[in-house]
Parts: sequence; C-alpha cells; structure tokens
Amino acid sequence: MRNTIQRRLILNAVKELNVHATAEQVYQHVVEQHPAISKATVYRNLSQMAEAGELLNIGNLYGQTHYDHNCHAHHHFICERCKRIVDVEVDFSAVLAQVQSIAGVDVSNIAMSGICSHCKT
Amino acid sequence: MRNTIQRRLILNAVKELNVHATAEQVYQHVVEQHPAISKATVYRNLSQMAEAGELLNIGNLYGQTHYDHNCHAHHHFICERCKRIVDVEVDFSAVLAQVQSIAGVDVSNIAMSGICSHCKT
DNA sequence: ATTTATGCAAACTATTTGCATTGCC
DNA sequence: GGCAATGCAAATAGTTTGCATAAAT
Repeated sequence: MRNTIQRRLILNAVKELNVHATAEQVYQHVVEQHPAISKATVYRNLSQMAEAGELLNIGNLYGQTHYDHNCHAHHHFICERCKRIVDVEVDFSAVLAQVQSIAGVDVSNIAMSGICSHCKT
Repeated sequence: MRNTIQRRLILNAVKELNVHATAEQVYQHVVEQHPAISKATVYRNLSQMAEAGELLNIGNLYGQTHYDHNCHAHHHFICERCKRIVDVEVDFSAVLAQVQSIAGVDVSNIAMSGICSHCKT
C-alpha cells in the first residue's frame, strides 16, 4: 500500500468530514484540493483502508456505504426519517453474551435504526 | 392497494422462501408460477407491502434489500463472511432504554454483524 | 367506467473493473 | 526500474420511473 497524495487526502477527508462520510462526500471534499482525482481512486482507497483497519466501514445505509474514522469499538444509529447517523457509545456486552449463547454468533457491529430526537415531533 | 395475482404470489414467495429474501430471490420464485411477471412489479410490491406493514424491510445488507415475513419485533444478525442472516430473538429493551436516555433516539430495529458459528473455524 | 397495477424498456445511482499511464519506493 | 496506484471510460448490480395497456373494483 503506497503512500500517495490521494490516499493521504482521502484519509484526511474522512477525518475532517467527521460525519460518517460516503464515497461521494469524500470525493467532493478531496476534489477541491486535488481536482484531478477520480472517483475510482476514492472507492478503491476507502475499501482498502477499511480492509486494513485504518477506517471503519459502517455498512450500507439507504443505498450508500458510510465510513468512520473512529475505529474503536462503538455502534451506530441511523434515523429512518432524516438519515442522520449518530454514534452510540453504550456497552452492549451483556446482551451480546446472550446473543452469543442463544444464536451462537459473535457480534462485532451493531447498526440500529429508528427515529431520532429531532424527528419525533 | 388492489388484490392482484402478482401481489398474492409475491407475499407468498416471501413466506415460502423463509430466508429473508431479496427482490431477486422473490422474482426467481414467482416467475416459475407466473412467467409474465416483471421485476418492477416485484420491487414495487415489496416496498409497498413493507410500507403497509405486511412485510418487514430488514435493510440493505451487502448491496441488497432483504424482506422478512415475520413482522413481530425481532432483530437480525448477518455473517460478514457467508452473508447468512439469522433471526435474533433476544430482548434488547434494557440496553435500548440506555441508548434512549444517552443518545435520545428511539431504536426500532437492530442489525448486527460479525462471524457466525459455521464460519468461525 | 374508473382508476390502480402491470409489463416493458429506459433511466438512474452506487460501485467496480480493464487498461494504459503515472509516480512511489 | 519495477511494480503498485491512478485516471479514465466503460461495465455492472440493484433499483426506480415513464408510459401505454390490462385488470381490479
């Protein structure tokens, strides 16, 4: 994995955006500083870096894959109405132990959805 | 919402498939009994029925939207390796109360991911 | 008779891939 | 210099939409 300008800009964009960015958002941000960049490079680098553990792929939500620069274990919530993504820093280990013993699966990520405080009127 | 043959066949396919079917799987199943059906009809009906509460949209996982005929509150797990989807009939209400008080959001669905028992060697 | 749902084809969105070229190491 | 990464364009996958026709109420 070579240390290219593009890779640095992309990683930096995910950090600066700080909103669980999509490839499109990262591209829009990076293209300002480096107009020649191609979307393919953004897609390729985002998945590589997620694979390598430099970024966290938080899954495909409403059609787009989102990335998080915060790699330490935490979970996410997405509002079904406004699509806002919120970090959930709550400890799930007790329930997950139950899930493990009942369903026999090791959970590493949790994506919750529902209605956020702004949207429930 | 009219009671067409197509709609009946589609609802029935989701029940019979019983594997958190995708639009494609439903289409493949229905086209056997009704060769003239179009994919657009499958997509339209699945989303309408999910909207109406006759089916549950369990979200887009690895690029495809999955539907569940089991509408009663339960959660899901998907294996990151084999993409198998498992029902999780564990009560999350205690943690979700915490999530509500800390993050201020009402969770109605939980999609977990990790490694299933078949895949962890 | 009215009006919604269907089938088809084309459009669209997010993402991936092939390939010649560029530029890190 | 060699090989991995880039940019571009074309391809792909999943899904949606416009419109004329068919079928349900």
